[in-house]
Amino acid sequence: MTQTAPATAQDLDLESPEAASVNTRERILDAALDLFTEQGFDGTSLRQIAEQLGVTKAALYYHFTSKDDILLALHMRLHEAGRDALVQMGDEPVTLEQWGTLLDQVVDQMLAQRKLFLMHERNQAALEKLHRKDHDAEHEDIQNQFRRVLADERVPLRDRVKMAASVGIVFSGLLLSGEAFADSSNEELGTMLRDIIRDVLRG
Amino acid sequence: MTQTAPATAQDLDLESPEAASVNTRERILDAALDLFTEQGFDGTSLRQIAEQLGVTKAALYYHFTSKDDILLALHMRLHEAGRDALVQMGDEPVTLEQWGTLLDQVVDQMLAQRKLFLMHERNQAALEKLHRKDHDAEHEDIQNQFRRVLADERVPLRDRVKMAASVGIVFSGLLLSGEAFADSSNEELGTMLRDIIRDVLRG
DNA sequence: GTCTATATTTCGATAGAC
DNA sequence: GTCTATCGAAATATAGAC
Repeated sequence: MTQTAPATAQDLDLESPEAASVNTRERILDAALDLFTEQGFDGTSLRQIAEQLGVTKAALYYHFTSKDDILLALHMRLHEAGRDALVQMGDEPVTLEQWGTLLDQVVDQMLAQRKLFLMHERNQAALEKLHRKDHDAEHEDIQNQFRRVLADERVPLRDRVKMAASVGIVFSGLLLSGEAFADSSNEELGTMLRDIIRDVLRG
Repeated sequence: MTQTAPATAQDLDLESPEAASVNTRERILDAALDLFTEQGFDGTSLRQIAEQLGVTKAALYYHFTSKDDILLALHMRLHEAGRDALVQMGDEPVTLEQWGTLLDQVVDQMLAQRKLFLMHERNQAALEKLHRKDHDAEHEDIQNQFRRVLADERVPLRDRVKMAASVGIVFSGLLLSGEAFADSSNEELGTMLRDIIRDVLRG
């Protein structure tokens, strides 16, 4: 799996004076991402994260104020990754063409950051609880933005169902790139998924 | 939301002599299903389930041996619902036609038992941990059965991607029937989803 | 920045009366 | 079948030394 996004530990091998702590912070996030994806947020203890890094529980609290803070930082990773793909979806109704263009980018992001997407899909309950506390400034979450577009009654029902189905196809890629399709490359899968999505939106 | 499956509390209003406990057992499962779906399995305490029913924590232990046992019972609900839809998927490779016929039934089941499907999607970590303990007799889980078919290398890669994408379309219905499409009926949504799936599998 | 040690809370589970 | 009362474990989080 190739990483295209910045801000992961692998990109920061050479360290500037203060990069040691930055590196540690990212290493904590990488370990947490693994564990949260496999065992769930609530099913993972800070002790496990610390053990995987070879430090103690208390060390984590130097880099993060709470366990929720770690989850929030991972949520921000996805939010930043989606910033590019998220065009200005203003108040005008979205067309099927615009939706297709958007999802083409989301497919790429998803294949490049598979674990991050998977973590979000498998910890929706914990993320929602987090969002209830951090209701500062109406974060305008990606997921909410998607929901808002799909709920727009100015778009014909049939088109909205097509748009939702296309989203489902994107996330089927999470299932795909897991184990059943380990032999095929991301580019191959991405091309096929985009083809199917295009047919659905135009058909 | 219309319930088509048996074994929910609503179906058992008139009680036979021993139906009181049966009814309570199902009422516990209904409450747990709501809470596990909204807050997650690990994010829900037995105290919350008991409170919603107007009983105490200890009462739950008369009907279930553990918290995991409650989750397992809910998992069985889905397994029974899927028994009908699950044709004999033996060792022969599955054709696109067979897959379409199977998913037509799954769409119906999903729309009729939306919360049960949603709970499974949102608690995969807890369910996997449960399955690791209960590895008795290789339960042949529905999810594993799906994965096995999609991993069958005798089926062309392109067809397998189509089959996986179709599964994604089915589960997009979970997103759909949530709030954005509350006005449209389940039959309407089911018909549209089936149409899209058919086009994807044949296209 | 990381450690040891501990405070505090909450949860799952059990015992025994009724 | 349901209750009160409680146990023991594990978790998050903090305090303070180094």
